[in-house]
Formats: sequence, C-alpha cells, structure tokens
Amino acid sequence: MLLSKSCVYGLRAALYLAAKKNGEYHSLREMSEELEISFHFLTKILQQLTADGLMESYKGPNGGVRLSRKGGNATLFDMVIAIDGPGLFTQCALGLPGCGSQEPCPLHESWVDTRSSIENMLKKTSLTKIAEEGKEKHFRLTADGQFSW
Amino acid sequence: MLLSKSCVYGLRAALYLAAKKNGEYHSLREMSEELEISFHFLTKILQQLTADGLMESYKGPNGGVRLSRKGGNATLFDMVIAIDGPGLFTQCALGLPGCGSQEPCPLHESWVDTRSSIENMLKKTSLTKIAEEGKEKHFRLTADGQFSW
DNA sequence: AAATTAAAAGACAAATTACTCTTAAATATT
DNA sequence: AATATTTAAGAGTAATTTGTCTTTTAATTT
Repeated sequence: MLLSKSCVYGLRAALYLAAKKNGEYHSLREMSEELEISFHFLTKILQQLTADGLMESYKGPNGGVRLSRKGGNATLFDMVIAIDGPGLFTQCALGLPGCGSQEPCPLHESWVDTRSSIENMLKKTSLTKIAEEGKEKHFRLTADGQFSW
Repeated sequence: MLLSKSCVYGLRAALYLAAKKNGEYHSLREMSEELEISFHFLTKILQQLTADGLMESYKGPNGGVRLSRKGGNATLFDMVIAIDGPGLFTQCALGLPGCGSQEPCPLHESWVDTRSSIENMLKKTSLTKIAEEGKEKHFRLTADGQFSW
C-alpha cells in the first residue's frame, strides 16, 4: 500500500470534517460510525493531527474535533506527513541509504518523477477546496458510498 | 513504503542475477552476503519467484538460483506482482472497495494517473536491459555501494 | 456539587510483516 | 556408498502495525 491504514483513516476523517460546516465540532463517535472506522483507533490517529495543529479538539458535551484554520488550508500531503512521516517522499524506492543523483539505484531517475507525481496529487488542492468539489461531485468517502457532503 | 521489504529484496536479487552472466547459478549464500540480506529470508522470497517461473533453482554443489528466460525478459513490475501482489495497481488510494470512475473518491482521478506512473516506472525496461544499462552507469544495488556490475 | 458527555492517555491484544532456526530433499563429489 | 553442498519446507521468534479496553481529565448540564 502507498499509505498506511492509519494514514488513510486520518485523511478520510479530515475530508469528513472539511465537508461539514466550518467551526463545528464533530464527535469521534459520530465520525467513527459514519466512516466505519474503529472508534478508539480513530481517536488515536486524530490525536496525532491535533498535536500537529491540523485539528482542534474540545472535551465535554457537544465537544469533538474540527479542522483548525491551518488544517482547512492544509493539503492531504500535510496530513500524510503528520501520520506516515516524510519517508515516502524522501527515500529511495529500493530503500538504499546512499542512493541519490550521484550514485543512483536503477529506479532512482524515474522514482524521482513518480514521487513528485504522488506529492503533487496530495498537494494540489487544500482540504477546503476538495470539500467544495466534493459537494458538487459527491465523492465517495466510505465503502458503502453513503456519505453525503 | 511503496514496496514491502520482501519485495525490495526480491528486486535487488533479480537485478543481481541480471547483472551476472546468463545461465550461471549463484548461491543464496553468496547473494545474501553481497546484498546484505538475511540468508534464510532471501531464500523464502526467491522461492516465490521460482514458483512463479521467473527464476530457476538447482540443488547441490555449485547449485543456486538464476533468472529463467522468462525472468530475464520480465520487468520489475512482474517481480513486484509476484511478491506484493497487484493491490498497488488496482486498489483505491483510500482503500475504498467501491471506488471507481462512477463513484470516485477525492483522489481517484489523480491516483489513476499516478498509479500508471508507478506502473510505467516498473514496466518500461526488462531486467536484461537494466543490467546492460547498469554495466555502463554502475547503478547502486547495496547500501555501501560496493556492488560491481 | 453531582452526574453526564466526550476527548486524552495508557495498557493490552490481535494480526501482519520481517526474520531465524532446524530438518528434509536433491545433487555432486569422493 | 558416504559425505558434502545447496535449495526446499516448515516451525518458530521478533517487531511493527492495527485494533481494543480501561482509566483519567476536561467541560457541560442538572
């Protein structure tokens, strides 16, 4: 897989929040049920994103999690970095530490391009803009396709 | 990571064999030492490739493993499929089962392109041709860069 | 103040991936 | 035939990732 499960869960949760009206907190219970992700596991993952300032949380009744302003303007790339770390965008495709333009592995040259392609895919649109597009195109966010933007 | 460790080990071993003269068996002991991969682990991985007909093995003194004709003409893509399976090239970037051009996830459209970019990177050159290029360019195949083509 | 709601934190369990070790089978050499 | 070499096969261990459960902390409501 390109991204870890944790990472994918984090992205879907971020998109979920982007789809909702700004500034409102949504409970992890609600999100975990709608997105069909284990409640406790999702909690853990979103804690990483709040720690990174991409989300904000509030305890108590009507509390929950929302995108911070930073998080709304951020891209999926930022979320991936926060969860999976930068490895995918920095490391050699064959995992060779010394690989680089001087002493490249056989994949190096194409991998540099492919890697940017992945990076661009994740960087080109902010969460808020994806959400706008989602409202038009009704992007899938769940296995059953029942999520409504 | 894009590819599993097993897969990367398999690719490096395949490139190792491609670099050596055709038709000669190379022992797993030799390969595991030169490539700095655990002997038993490498054994397991190459068994998958021999089972797939991409490599051939021979037991006994001066036995070992070599690329089959099919394996030499094959690409890294074929090796990846044999070890990691086709998931990377077929599945949704968010792991959503129903995702497709009808009901796409937010990443679907760009992912289709990016995915082909990965596929092309692995498909564009046969093992034998990479080996030819390797002899010119002395590609890195080990962490220490000591492999000689 | 007491009870309720909801996230935070931490310990624990299961599943997967990565790696090791031992024994068996095949081939070659002596 | 006996011994040595080398892959095959299988069981077992370690590490990482994924997922669960319990307790604590913060906030709200009554």
